[in-house]
Amino acid sequence: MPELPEVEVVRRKLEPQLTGRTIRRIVTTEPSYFFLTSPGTLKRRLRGQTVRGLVRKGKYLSLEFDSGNTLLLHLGMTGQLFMSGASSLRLLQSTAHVALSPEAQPTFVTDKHTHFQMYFDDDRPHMLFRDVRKFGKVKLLGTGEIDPRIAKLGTDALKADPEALFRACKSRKTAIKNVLLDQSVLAGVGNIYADEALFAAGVRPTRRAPRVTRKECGRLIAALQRILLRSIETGGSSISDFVNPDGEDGKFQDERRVYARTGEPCCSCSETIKRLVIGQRSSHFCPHCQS
DNA sequence: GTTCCCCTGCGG
DNA sequence: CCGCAGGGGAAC
Repeated sequence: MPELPEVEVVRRKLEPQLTGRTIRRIVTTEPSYFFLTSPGTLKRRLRGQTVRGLVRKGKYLSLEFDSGNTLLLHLGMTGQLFMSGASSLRLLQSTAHVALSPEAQPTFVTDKHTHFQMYFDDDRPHMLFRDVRKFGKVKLLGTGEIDPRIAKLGTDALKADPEALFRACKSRKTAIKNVLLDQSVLAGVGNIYADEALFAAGVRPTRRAPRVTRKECGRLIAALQRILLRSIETGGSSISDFVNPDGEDGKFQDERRVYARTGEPCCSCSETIKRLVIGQRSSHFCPHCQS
């Protein structure tokens, strides 16, 4: 679900609500691969930690604590981070299998997919991490500890330069689409924004990377950054289940040109948008506008 | 490099 | 029943 813009929207919403707050209690579901750090360790080591700030690294979000420790979060495909409260209440009530808290005045709801909850030492809303498919991740890093996943990330897509993309393209035989999705090249790009940038730059997703010109890399990076910033501005893409921490939908899905528009006419030339599979992921493109 | 896997839910 | 889904990692 969440790519760079969605994670950034979440970060901006959460940061003012979490910064300066001290954790009192952690509630989790049973151990699973969702927890790269075990629930027991999280409960023990997070209590008493005070949030200093939130930093986004590609599609990862890290909560940085005054102690120097860091809580690394990844939303996977269906992860949702939100604060308890009225909007979130609406959100969960609109989904299946909701369990209302038994108290007379429910201030929040959880369900079996709510895997991680962080309560603070005051009565303000707490943070919930819900993830239906459990492809998301939670990991606590000690002071100075570097996670190998983060170490492997390339330049954040918003700061990437065309020349770096061009060099990456020259060194691979794979399709350009796969290069754009490679987090060690451009951190934060996912399937929606890769397809949208390729359309905007007029490059077909199947094109072999070494055959993408320097000029096209320039167009790709420019398009990508314009699209990512526009998506952040509009609150991200809510195609299936993305909501921000207040439970609100984004609006960028209305500005998609090709992603999940298979069979629809191209907005530019009216040719039918095609879909094919590249690297096990759907790719959507206009056969006329992209070569 | 592909291929398969993790997991749940939805829609045809 | 089947295929599909904003992700990523590991094994051939």
